[in-house]
Amino acid sequence: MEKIIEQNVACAVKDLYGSDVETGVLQIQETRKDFEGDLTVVVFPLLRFSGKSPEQTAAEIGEYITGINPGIESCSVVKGFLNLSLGNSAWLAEFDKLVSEKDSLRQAGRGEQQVTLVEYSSPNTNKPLHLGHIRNNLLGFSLSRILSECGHKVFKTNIVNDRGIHICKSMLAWKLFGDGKTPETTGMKGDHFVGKYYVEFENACSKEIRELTDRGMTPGEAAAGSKMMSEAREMLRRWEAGDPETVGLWKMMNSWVYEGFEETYRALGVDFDRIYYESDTYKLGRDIVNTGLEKGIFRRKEDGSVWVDLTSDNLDEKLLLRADGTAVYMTQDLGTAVERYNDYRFDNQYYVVGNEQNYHFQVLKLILEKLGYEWAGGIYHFSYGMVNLPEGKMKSREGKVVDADDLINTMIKTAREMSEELGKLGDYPEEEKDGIYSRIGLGALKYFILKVDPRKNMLFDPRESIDFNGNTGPFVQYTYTRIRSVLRKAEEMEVKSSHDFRSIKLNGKEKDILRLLRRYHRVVREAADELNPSYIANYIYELSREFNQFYHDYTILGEKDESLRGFRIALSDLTGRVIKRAMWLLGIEMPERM
RNA sequence: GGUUCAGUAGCUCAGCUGGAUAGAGCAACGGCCUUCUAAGCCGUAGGUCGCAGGUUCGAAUCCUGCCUGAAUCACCA
Repeated sequence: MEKIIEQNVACAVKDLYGSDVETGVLQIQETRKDFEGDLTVVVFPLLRFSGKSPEQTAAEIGEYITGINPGIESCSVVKGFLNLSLGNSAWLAEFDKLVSEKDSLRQAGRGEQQVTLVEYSSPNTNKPLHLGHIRNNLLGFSLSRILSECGHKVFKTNIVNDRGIHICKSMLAWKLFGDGKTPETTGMKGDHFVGKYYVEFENACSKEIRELTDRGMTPGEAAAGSKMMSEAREMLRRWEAGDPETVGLWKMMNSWVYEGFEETYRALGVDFDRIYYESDTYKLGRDIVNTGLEKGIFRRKEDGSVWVDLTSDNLDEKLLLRADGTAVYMTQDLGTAVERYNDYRFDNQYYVVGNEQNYHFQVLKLILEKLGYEWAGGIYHFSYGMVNLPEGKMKSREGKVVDADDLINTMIKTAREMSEELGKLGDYPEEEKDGIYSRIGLGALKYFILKVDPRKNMLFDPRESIDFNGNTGPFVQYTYTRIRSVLRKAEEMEVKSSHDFRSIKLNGKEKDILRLLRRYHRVVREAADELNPSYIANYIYELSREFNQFYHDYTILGEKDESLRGFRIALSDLTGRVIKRAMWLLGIEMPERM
């Protein structure tokens, strides 16, 4: 419709003022709600063609195009804005178009299919997942679905930081204090079990350091002299040397952690196509650094460490290999990137990683480019902001974290309490209720996190943040269940939806809803282009809100006019599908009733 | 200090590539359940869009400077 009007306006300018309008100058937009009309032509850019006042120009163009476009019922001019009202037939044609598209919502995409990797989650194996990981997982998962909706062939990947001093700390503490206990014998979730020993290590170690500083050592000396620390380092050396006992312990404890993670991922509803392990990729990274060294891209210092000089790109020098030849973070990421390219030949790869690592990914991309990998241009850092608590930053070392499993369980519990208090679902079977509460609780959590712009830091107050009223997941779910309820009853009453609406007159609310429904594809495409799931969340809230008001103001099944009733049922059906689809893109499941 | 990002109602957040009178929710106050789900709907109150300039028909949005906050500038991952 906009395109046709664009042509109409271009035509009007040519006929009235004798000028050709280049595309891009014309601005057609949805009319603001408080004004009469559906579409608005902004005439300010056209004044240089007409040489007349905004009002006069708008009036002339308005008169011209209502004459040639029968879809336009009337027009009005407010200041420099030409507001056009579409006739019923034009609206119904739009509706028909939407209905015929309803089963192929996957049309937001364009162009040839690209292979796109999304890396997210990236946990360490020494402690359980926390709120920061939740934001990461939800963003990564949603981004994957959005890109796939837009035609990308998406592979979800995860890189597990399974090696390094941190896991050795847990291993050592378990050896010292564990008494051979396991998650099975204690009934603890594996990741929490291992995390407990990480904390025990930190406690024992800081106690030791405190004793040393009490005896007059400086903090630096104390840290160096700590037996716990040096034993952990020794363990890392043995691990790197492939000592069977150490590697066996490492494997066992990691397997506990993976079981725990798997459970959390399942509860969150996220998954991966392929999991990479740092312990597998860091060696490849080392080879890459060595070939770069041979090609003269990198430089070895006197002590034997390898560096890349990025000062010409306005960055610093960056370490790639330690003097003893062991790998650092960057080494391993180079290896992972190359391995992934060999595995997938991707066009794009998105790293979902917090903004604290902006610098790291800037450097990673630059180094890959210097090494001559052409695909390096296709890697992007999807950088998101931190989640802060009312007390400030989350600090895992100080125990100032919100644990992922706790949070998920609390959400589901709250959903249950809320529902029971409101007296919903009284006579439902328990198992079915559990599924619904879990969808509502998780819906609240996911929506709360995804509705905010990923780039921004966000505040999370465990007591107040998560709401079930207002701009929330449960509100959208509630709207959806109302729609489903109406459709179920329509079926029982054998009232059919109808597509023959020629005789009906749309009201303002119905037009508002159609206007919003028309926006769906554009919103999804923008979300994909800007890598921003929050566009979808905020859109779907607006749609749900309109629809709730619509159900409040108008009756559906009780409507006497058969074709109007049929239309409203069809509109409900379509809206329900769009809401469900959009929420699916956010990774939020919908209950059929609540 | 360098770099990057952010600053919108008491609080949490929207505001699309510059467009009309800056929007929701929470919190506060007042209405609405005999009618398809009240996790809802309606109303009241709440704003110098960090500050100052600039660009133009028009700026929360773009440019410059300043103020404030965050992240980063590691032989941690």
